[in-house]
Amino acid sequence: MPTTPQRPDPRTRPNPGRRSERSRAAILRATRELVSEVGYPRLSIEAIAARAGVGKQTIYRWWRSKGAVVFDAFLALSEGADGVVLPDTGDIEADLKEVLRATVAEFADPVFEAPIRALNMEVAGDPELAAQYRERLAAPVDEAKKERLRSAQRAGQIRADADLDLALELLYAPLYQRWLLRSAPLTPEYADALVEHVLRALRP
Amino acid sequence: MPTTPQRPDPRTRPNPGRRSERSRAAILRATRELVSEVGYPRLSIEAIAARAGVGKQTIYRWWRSKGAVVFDAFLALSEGADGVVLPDTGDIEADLKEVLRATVAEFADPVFEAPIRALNMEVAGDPELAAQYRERLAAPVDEAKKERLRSAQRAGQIRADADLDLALELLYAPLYQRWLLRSAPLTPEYADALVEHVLRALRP
DNA sequence: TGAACAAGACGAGACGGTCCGTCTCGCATA
DNA sequence: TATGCGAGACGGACCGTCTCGTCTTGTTCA
Repeated sequence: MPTTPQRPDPRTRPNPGRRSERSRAAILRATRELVSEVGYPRLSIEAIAARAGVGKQTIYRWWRSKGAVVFDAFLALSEGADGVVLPDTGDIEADLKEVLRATVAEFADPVFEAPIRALNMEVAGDPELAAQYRERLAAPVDEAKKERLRSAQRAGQIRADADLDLALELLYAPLYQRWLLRSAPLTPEYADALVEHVLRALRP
Repeated sequence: MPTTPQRPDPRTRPNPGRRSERSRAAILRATRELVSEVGYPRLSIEAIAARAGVGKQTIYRWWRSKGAVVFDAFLALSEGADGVVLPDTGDIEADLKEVLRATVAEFADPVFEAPIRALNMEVAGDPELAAQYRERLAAPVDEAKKERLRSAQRAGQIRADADLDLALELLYAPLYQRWLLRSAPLTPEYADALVEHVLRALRP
């Protein structure tokens, strides 16, 4: 053992301790702006570096692909709200309708539309990003939703042996698919119908 | 009216009657091969033209984007089976389980995996392709599925006033989402559980 | 009827661009 | 002294457009 034992890969890995927070923030900010302006497909690393006033190498040093940068850029926005809590009035049907109507509204908002779509396309094509997406974004939100369903189970509004993961998919996947493939318009009425149908499957 | 009336756009539109079927087939074949070999993101028009023994202009003359070529390349495969008919043994639960298990198997097949994923990412990002996708691929298949559900309605196994479009989404969107985002493994047992839950919502 | 002609799609590839990812430069920060 | 940094040069891959000369097809006229 001639050299230091604890050294994973010193020739490739940069030292995170010396990383410039100023540059990191400028890159993520420029990325968000450019995705909104030109859309994800026409977004380029060159343009991000130029807009952020940063060398290209600084981007390649810390991210492994354009998709990873975009992912971090929008993840940073959503991660602030970690304490996700859903409404719980005691009426599971009313609460779910409110949450799904809010989701419909969010998908319809042109400000969110472009970035979310870009993020989803990237996640669909990159298994590693997909894993990060699940861990850092989907998992906490899903846990909050399942907690609300558990509350409904305790209140006897949902079968005690219901598979909550499947329940979540039944609630959100149709919404997500309509939006992603633009197969049909997303309306509040649709959200209501969806909740009513899924609850019929989940009730005792 | 000095010139011929029936002339939509002679300076830009080529004449489909003079199109080379040989070149068209070679392009679609080369596209299918290359998508399988290098994946969709690394697929280039130049490579397609070279592999097909065709001038680049011949591709740009008939397709408006790389995505459109890929779309046609794989659409041509699926369109042969126009007379889509689903099994109808009289037992809607058994029939749906069989169909959904088949879908799960198809998604798991590595031969289909890459192209279908490429196609879906392209469709998600291009509204015009999405419209074509719905018309030429989704619509006929969905109609066959709805016909099977109508048969179940007549047999009294499904509520007469059920929204069949929503029913289809409840059945397939969760499957589709699991596969697209790789959020959980797709198994035959999952297909069965999905059918059982959805039918609970649809029964009279 | 058949030779001459015109139109247009074709294979090939040159062309100016954009962007890629890698690689030096000094600089400055620790 | 080491290392991240901004800047940008560099070769290469593709882009989408364009110009060639060729080949096919339909029309005209001897």
